[in-house]
Amino acid sequence: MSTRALPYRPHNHDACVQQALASARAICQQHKARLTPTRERVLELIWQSHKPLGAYDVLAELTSEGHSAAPPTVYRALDFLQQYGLVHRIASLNAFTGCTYAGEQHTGMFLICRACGNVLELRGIEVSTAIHNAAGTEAFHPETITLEVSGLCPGCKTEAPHE
Amino acid sequence: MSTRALPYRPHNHDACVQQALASARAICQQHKARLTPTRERVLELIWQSHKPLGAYDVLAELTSEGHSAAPPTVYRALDFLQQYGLVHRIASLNAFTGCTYAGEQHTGMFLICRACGNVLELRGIEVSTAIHNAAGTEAFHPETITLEVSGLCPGCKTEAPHE
DNA sequence: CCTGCGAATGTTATAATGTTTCAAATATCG
DNA sequence: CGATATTTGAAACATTATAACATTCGCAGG
Repeated sequence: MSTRALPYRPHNHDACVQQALASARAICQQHKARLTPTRERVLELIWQSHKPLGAYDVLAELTSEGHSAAPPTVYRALDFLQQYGLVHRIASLNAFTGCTYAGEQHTGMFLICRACGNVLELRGIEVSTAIHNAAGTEAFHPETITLEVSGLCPGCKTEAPHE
Repeated sequence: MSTRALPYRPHNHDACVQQALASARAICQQHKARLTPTRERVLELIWQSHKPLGAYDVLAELTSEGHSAAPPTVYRALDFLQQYGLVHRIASLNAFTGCTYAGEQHTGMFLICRACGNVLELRGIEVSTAIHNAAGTEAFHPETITLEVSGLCPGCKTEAPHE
């Protein structure tokens, strides 16, 4: 079987989800934004998963809980959560993942393991600098950066180094 | 009207398309890969556009030329072209653009202007190094890098600096 | 030449992802 | 309470991508 260890050591995942939720509540309060039950539940579902979750995965979960939900329900919640930096969209996967650095200024850099599917978010300050420098040489003004690295995480690398 | 100058100075675009096609033919020959008429036509269409083209844009063009084509026709051609590094997929746009550095080893970094839609591909060697370094600190083994920067190109920045 | 085999294409259907629209409900503030 | 703006419900639709299977094409060996 191939489901590999959680990222990246065993931990009390419920606790880290709860912490993320608490932080989200604080951030929303600061911004006078309303973290409604649906929005909070979507955020929780995304955090509960170690792997990025597709919008329709979230939808299926909501539906199975008896929540009468349609695609716009989920996309609206996700838009809201992205707006306040609580989740990120992973473009190369069409999926969403909880933001590890919510509230902190950062350029998200995502390490996506193609074997186990787990994603690790890095702040990558020097990477960010290098990108801005490169853009600067073309007099380009960056606004949003999509940086997603697919490959093998440490665990999967030793298990299956051969492609 | 907002269609802004070509990237990034006036040039004989037909000539640069022809050069890209010639280069593609050479690369395919080297690899004993068959650049069939459909594949070549798809590559040409993508190169003719300064902006990334969606698969269904390509499809519409083929259809309008009398080519009996369906989605798989286009996606197969695009898969082939990507495989040999002749086009890139821009994940954040669900669209495709000609590779500026076909045949050369490089990490594509794309500067996408949100105003005019033009895309500039950079090699970004230092960026690539920084990314590999950052991944290295997590013992992550990168395989493919998606790096897409959205913002304002020089032309559009002076026109509309205020968002 | 022709025949057999793998690569490439045609064709139909369907899956997966995301958006528009408009009406109803709910929160917030004076 | 009443006006207003935000949020949600609900149905339909649009866009992007793939699955499955039949057919044709290119080419090497007999």
